[in-house]
Amino acid sequence: MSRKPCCVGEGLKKGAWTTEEDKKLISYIHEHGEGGWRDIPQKAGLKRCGKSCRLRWANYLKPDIKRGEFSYEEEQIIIMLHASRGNKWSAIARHLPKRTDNEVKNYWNTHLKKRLLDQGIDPLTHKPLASNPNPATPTTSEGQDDSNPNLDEQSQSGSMSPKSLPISSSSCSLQKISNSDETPRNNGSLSSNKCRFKKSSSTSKLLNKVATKASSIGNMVSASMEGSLIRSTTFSPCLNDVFSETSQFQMDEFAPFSHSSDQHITDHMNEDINMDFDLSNSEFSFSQFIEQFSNIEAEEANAIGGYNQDLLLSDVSSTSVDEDNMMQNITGWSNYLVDDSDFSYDTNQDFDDKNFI
DNA sequence: AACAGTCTCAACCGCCTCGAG
DNA sequence: TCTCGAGGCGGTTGAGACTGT
Repeated sequence: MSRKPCCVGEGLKKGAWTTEEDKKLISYIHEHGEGGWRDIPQKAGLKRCGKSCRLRWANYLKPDIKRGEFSYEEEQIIIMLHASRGNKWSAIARHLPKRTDNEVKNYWNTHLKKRLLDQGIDPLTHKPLASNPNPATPTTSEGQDDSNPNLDEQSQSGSMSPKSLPISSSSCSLQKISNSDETPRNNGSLSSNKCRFKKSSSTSKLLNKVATKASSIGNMVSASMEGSLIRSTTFSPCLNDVFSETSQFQMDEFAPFSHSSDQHITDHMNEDINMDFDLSNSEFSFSQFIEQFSNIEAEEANAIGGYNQDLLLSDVSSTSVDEDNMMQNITGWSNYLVDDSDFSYDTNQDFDDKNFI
């Protein structure tokens, strides 16, 4: 045993990396590959700790890292996974393609945590704060989310905020995808013994709800990719491009969500496409889709107690949605939510709504 | 324009796990 | 079986950017 420690030595540089250092590290890794971090600084001519090199590479220099704003879908995935797993940033990041744990962690600490607090939700427990009996409707200006300028815009302009969207009980048949016992139907990716998240909490109820709805959308997306959508249902030209270029549509990139099945898709298609949003509208945008999708959720979301429309949709209108990634995200998200081995399921246990706030 | 306060996020720190020896 | 180091992870820090006065 004669290993030398990783980070000992005089004259090791700390602080921000320079462009020159980045070039050296990239060049070395391109030539020799990752690994052996202890020796990389010396071999690459860097006065850095090997650990620092690994971090720099993993978080910022790797070619397949996605930078910039988090999409609406990514935000929701982070919130949901954090609710179930806590501060397991690497575990959460694994389900966000091309995002790093550090970036997810930072985004949570600087954006999402505050938003939850503004919503009156404890970011640790994901339950309503005890001091706020009505978290869904912050009453003071301080309670509003300053990070979402659209709230003010909407209230001033009179345009419909997600919270004020009219509830249309007949607008959508999504609820039909549940069986009479309220367990989500088996959609292929959802095996019959994986029907329910075991934990009885407002969070798990939300997870079940979203899984149910999202799996429906996922089916639609999956079906469309396989050309099984009925002829009258068309997406916008942009989305059609995505579907027609299936060779470029690499679900494998979305590793945790890569499996999909066409089983039962046909069963759900008629229901899914009966939704009010007009998929044949060439002006159809994802933001509009989410807004309309939210209509039927508004009433139920308020009843959940913890999460409400402000949280789930607070940034929809302001978030620039990458529609290419969106198609992957919806399918992946839905598959993930209903088929993640990290969760425990109890087939026989019905939801106990009494446990919900 | 200048200053103070706040926010963001890249990077560091220290602990933990796992595997090699 | 034990020791030790590499790699991984989550928490924290602090410099720079941003915002308000």
